[in-house]
Amino acid sequence: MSLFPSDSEPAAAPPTAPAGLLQHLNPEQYAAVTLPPRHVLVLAGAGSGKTRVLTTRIAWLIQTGQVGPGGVMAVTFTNKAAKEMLTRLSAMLPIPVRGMWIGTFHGLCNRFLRAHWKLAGLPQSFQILDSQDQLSAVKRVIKAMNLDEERFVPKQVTWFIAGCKEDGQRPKDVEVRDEHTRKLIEVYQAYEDQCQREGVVDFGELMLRTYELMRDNAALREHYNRRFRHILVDEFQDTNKLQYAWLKMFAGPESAVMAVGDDDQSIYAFRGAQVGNMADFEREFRVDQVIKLERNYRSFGNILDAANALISHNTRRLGKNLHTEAGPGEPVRVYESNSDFAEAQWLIEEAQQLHRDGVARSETAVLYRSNAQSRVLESALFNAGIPYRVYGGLRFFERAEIKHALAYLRLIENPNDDTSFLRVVNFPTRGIGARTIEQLQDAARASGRSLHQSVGAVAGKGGANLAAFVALVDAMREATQGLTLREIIEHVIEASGLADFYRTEKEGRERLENLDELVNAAEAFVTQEGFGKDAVALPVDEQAGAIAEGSPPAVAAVDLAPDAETGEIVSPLAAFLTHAALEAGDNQAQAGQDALQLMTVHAAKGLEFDVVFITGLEEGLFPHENSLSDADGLEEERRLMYVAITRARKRLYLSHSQTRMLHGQTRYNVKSRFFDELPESALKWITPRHQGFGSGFERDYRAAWQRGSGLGGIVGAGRQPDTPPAWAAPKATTSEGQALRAGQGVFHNKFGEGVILTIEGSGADARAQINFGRHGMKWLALSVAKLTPVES
DNA sequence: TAACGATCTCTTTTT
DNA sequence: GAGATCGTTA
Repeated sequence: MSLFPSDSEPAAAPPTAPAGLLQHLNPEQYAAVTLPPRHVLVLAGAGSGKTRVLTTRIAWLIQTGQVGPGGVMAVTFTNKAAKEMLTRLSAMLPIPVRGMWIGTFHGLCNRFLRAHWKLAGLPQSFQILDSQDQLSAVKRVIKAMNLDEERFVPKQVTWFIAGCKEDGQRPKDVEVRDEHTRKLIEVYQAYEDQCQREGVVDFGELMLRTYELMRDNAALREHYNRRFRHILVDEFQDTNKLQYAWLKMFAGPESAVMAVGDDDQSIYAFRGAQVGNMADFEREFRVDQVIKLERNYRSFGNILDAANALISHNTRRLGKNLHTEAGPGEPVRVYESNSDFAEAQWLIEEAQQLHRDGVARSETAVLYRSNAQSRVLESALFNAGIPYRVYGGLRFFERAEIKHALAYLRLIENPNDDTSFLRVVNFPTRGIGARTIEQLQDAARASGRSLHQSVGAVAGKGGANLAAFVALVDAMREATQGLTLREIIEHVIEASGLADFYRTEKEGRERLENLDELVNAAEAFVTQEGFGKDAVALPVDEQAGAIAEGSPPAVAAVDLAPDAETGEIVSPLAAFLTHAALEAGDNQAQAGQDALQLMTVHAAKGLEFDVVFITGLEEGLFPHENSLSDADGLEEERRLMYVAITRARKRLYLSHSQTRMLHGQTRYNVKSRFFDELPESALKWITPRHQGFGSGFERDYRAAWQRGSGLGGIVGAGRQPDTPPAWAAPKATTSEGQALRAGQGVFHNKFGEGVILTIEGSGADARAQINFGRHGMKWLALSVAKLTPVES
């Protein structure tokens, strides 16, 4: 790993940046943004302007001419974060950001493998398995190997395989400890063979293939090493072993890596994330400068005090304490209820009051530890007629009907995709039963071919039905040649019989609507996103392939043309299928509506809200019982709680319940130990602290419950209403300080007149979505864009 | 082979 | 409580 000796650093003053770009940065942020090209670790606390630093850094590097857009790679974990970065960058830079290598680890790997599919040993139209697909693929392997599903639980086997890949291990690399692992490794090998045969890759495979190709192909590695002068990694604390090794492959001797992370927000150790990567990075990249961003711009003092006090109970920390200049703000409110049901009722009342006081519902988040907890909340919200939106849970592209439609589409692209084949071969039912399928699978296994290729081997009625199915898919492929993506999907939904099936189903209405929504999603994908974004095939594969086969390593010949302009575009359908697999898609509830935000704490990472409710703070739930066995687990739960607390800007509620329905039965819970780790001075109990059963409150509640009349005003009766919060009115300002609000007309020098649709974020991070009519819809960073309010 | 009901299990987090 | 799986029946 080569480094940058200090005598080669640019002298004193950094290259001049355009006015405005570096404004409003505090000294630490400024240092991070304008650091000379060398490896650096940025310890960025919650709400310390981490994303701002990352994006401003990229913009600064480009605008000062230190690197071209093609020389930057920025990696994130979630699609949300990647999108956010692109949005902010496009507001800061006058150049198209589309061709830049900014995306999730998996998104970038996909891009890489699409470009070098041949070298990677993949079919050009390889498909991506999501976790569901992976599970069913593993099940098939286990069945095919005649293994006992009791001993080889498909889920655990899937876990095992994913874990191996995250450690960069192929079957041959895995240490055989006992008979069971030996068998597991066999399953792993068989699974790999099956995936390869079917031309599909799972999430781990995307990473591992990319890593291996970079490792084994020197020409390719040198090319990318030279290309990426600046590599920026977001949420570095969440990287696993493989991702870190991957990063080391892409970082060449001339590259500068900026790793941004927060060890206190490491909440994915359970799936392989290694916080230790931060220390390893510091050592292996010989980082001589660690920049700490400790000033918090998000939350008031009491909230921050709570977060700091809590996290101080963890032992292994890199050390960091958040501070703010915003003043103490309101105390953290704590509520104890008698049941999860009562908790939901109380929460709704409280949220309604806030809404009446002017807090947007979308600025109120309800967080919980596990998805199962959302049910009670949802039904209470539904009954109260309050709009809400649940994040997580079943996402759009994971719904059964959507997966069915996608399976047909995938078969059009790749008939050998057995996972998809099995999913829809008898859906809607067409007389192909378990027996027939078994025969088909036997035939396929015997000949080592795909199900599609083996159809002829099955005789009798089942065989005829199978032939009809294959003919149907072939006919769909024929009929959709040359159609637009929208038309293709519409055709498939009809021709497959899915539409008819759901039309006659009694509960099929919603599913039909979702299928319509799929058509819309495809349409939106083509027009707005520009489907080439993730699926541009770079025209280098042949050349690079030639090098691999021993011709002189004319590295210059591998030079990549700027992706977006000359990239050969794969079919819209293929691109859309990739999109569907890589981005599960928010479950697109009532989009655009002002709705309460419900999500798990994990899903909330990286987000912020004016008001946050953290519910279900009970032993066994939060911290979760599965994590209590070891100290590491508990520390991770604490970090999770830390993440939850630091989501709140202005008001934070913590609630726990004495009883809770779980697994269909009532459990009696003790309040979470985390309460004992919060500073009393920052808290305010809004119910008597030691209220036990048998209190008057309890009797009222029981009575109301037994009458079936609900709780109405009973819960929470008798306590002082809170005064309306002064901060409730939505505010944002132009870079000149003029007030802005949604619905407001504005003027922009380049885009002309527009109307603000939504405002997100606040302060330096505030941004607005503005409809500029014929100039289209734009997201602009308000601290950067020059906007003038106009009278409407 | 399909449809229905009974039974069983598993419930942390996700690209 | 819900989903997947299993078993019975037509």
